Amino acid sequence: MAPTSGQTPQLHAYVAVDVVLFTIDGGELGVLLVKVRDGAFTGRWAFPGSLVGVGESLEQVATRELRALTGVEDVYLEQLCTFGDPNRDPQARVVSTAYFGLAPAAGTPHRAPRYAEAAVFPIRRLPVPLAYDHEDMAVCAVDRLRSKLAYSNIVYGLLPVEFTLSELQEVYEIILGRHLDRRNFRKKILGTGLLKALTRQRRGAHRPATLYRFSRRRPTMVEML
Amino acid sequence: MAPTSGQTPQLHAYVAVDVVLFTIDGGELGVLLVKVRDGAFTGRWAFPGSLVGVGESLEQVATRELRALTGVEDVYLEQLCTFGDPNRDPQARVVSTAYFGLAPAAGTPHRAPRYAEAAVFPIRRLPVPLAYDHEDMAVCAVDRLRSKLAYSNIVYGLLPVEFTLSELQEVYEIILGRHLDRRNFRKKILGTGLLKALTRQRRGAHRPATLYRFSRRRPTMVEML
DNA sequence: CCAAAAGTGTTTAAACTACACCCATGA
DNA sequence: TCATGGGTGTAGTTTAAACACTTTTGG
Repeated sequence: MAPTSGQTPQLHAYVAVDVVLFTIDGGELGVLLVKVRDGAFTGRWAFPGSLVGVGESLEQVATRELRALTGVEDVYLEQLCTFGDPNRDPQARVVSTAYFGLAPAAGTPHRAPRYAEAAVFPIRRLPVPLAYDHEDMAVCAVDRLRSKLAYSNIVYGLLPVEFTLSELQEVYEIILGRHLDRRNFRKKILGTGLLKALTRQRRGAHRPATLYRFSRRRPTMVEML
Repeated sequence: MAPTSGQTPQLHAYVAVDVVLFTIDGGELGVLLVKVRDGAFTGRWAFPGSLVGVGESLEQVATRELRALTGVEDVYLEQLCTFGDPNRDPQARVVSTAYFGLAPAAGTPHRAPRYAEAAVFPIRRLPVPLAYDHEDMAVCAVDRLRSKLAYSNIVYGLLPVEFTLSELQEVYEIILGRHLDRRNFRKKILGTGLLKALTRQRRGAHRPATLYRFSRRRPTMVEML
């Protein structure tokens, strides 16, 4: 806590924040990766991250990073896990707190300052090995996302404001990796009372579908599945 | 990540680990607190913590801290959350990762080097205000404990190796803060197959009770309730 | 009129809840 | 023998899972 010493010499370390930004991309669950420009892992892909600035909170860093990369303002963000292994970055002692974020399909890999490249990769085909311990981070993030889908409404973060029930179901199926029964799904989801049917419909190639929106676009704990 | 700069000057911070050690004490859920010896919060109670040493991982720090405080070797430990608000410690920038631990009722507040005092407080009557942001930490830890009881066997960390079903049930009731039906509880718990009945019994003031132990004393995800 | 997605109920099985009595022991 | 906690089963209700046909539209 206060900088008094433990048994071993005390550490002054770099503190970083990395962001695992999920998005639905081409019918798959994708994450945003950037190509590392320098250091021991030059050329490998990694989750975008940034060192914490003086006076910045961890969440501010995550938000700042996301804005810079996607331009999107309103993303869901939650702290995930902190990685502090002494050798995770061979150049310096860097303790990194991972956040996970959700962005709607549309505008994801906007621009990537500070990085050679940025791209969304399907989570099932990551360009391994990733830099640092970012594969652990990926596992951790996917686990969290899967489990949290079932008992919260955070899926709104992956969808546009208005969507059809089929689209919603598709997102669930993509992330959970299994087929869901349409009738049971609708019963359950509508039963939460978190969705509001609009009068407008989505017209496409076939029968028009009712559009819905989440009545509250903020994290809420409910049994969704 | 690598120590390249963000928009704001990069930060070299202290990294600490704090441990929220739960134990069952006098029929209540208790946590181990220590009295802060110096700094802006002198005299207040806080969760025990330590700065990370050179070459130490976060988990090592948590383990070291727990050993020093309790002498107990085999405690359940899990990373909880990281607190990095710039002003959480007015003396220095300290980013702290909280762990939560579970120790069996017996030997808890062993010895407290480096601290003026150490004591177990019931979670419902903490000596507020705690130092730093440790009240947030407490809330976070209790939430995690409650939810994790329901779908994992980590409760083993709060019990001695051998225990009766009534003792197990009592732990659940204390932590969840509500009464559980004895018959349903036994059905559910025995249905997990994680308990092994011993031939020995606990003899007390009344009818002897069958002793059980967890067949695996390692974290396992199962529907316990 | 055909293809494709939207929409809708019922039946069955499993899980959860509530509930009351007898048993074994120590004092 | 009495007080105390240990141990057991069932009925009613709720929740989850499986399942197929009709509707609406665009092409």
